Amino acid sequence: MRPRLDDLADDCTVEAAMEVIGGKWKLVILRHLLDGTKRFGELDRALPGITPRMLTRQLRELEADRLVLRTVYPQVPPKVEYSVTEIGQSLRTLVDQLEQWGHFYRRSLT
Amino acid sequence: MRPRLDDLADDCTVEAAMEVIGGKWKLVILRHLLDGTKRFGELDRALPGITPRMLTRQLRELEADRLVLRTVYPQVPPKVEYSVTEIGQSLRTLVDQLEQWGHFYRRSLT
DNA sequence: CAGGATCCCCGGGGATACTG
DNA sequence: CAGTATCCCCGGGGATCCTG
Repeated sequence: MRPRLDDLADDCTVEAAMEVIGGKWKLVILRHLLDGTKRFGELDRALPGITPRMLTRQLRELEADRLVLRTVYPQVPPKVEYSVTEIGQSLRTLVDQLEQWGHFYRRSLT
Repeated sequence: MRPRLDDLADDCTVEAAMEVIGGKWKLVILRHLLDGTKRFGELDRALPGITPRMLTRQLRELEADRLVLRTVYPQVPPKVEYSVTEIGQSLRTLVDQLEQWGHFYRRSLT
């Protein structure tokens, strides 16, 4: 039985989605932003272990993928806020479900 | 407002889940196995672009993480079947939802 | 048929120091 | 405060060839 042509497209869809949310800190950042708009420093402090460099990179990628909105307030000292876009919002149930599954998975291990 | 301690645990849960399903071919393989038990060669043919080496590696990791069951039939020529475990089954809705979101995401781009 | 062995490359990710 | 600039490392992933 040959695979249907649709499988190829669906596989690509799943792979594409993984590329967008597959970064090491992407979903963790998203989880925090889904609780509300946050500043760079807040995220930095909320994510123990992340470096400013990585935080910047992941945020920029999330922004490029239109999941996160970056708002710069032209003032001194600088103030930058990050929030989730509508597309980012659409990931809420997925993130929640991934977390649920994570718990289930941990409980399932012997 | 300090982050709640729970956030740390939940972040870890999400990250742990991503480690299990984050391999490049993991979910794609899972998608095919969720349609039914398949042999090595079937998967190899069903996944254009994958090499035998990568297929083996990802399958072994899925097996180690208890998402996939590997059944060897001691005969010549060799026959090996792969199927999803109960834990693997528990990912079905997640994979489906990821695919749904992938479609939504593509439609959302401009 | 179902892999194993080898070799290789790129880039995601990290550590540290510096700046408008 | 919110990042840049460098440097570096590891390993995920790929290509190719071989085998019980």
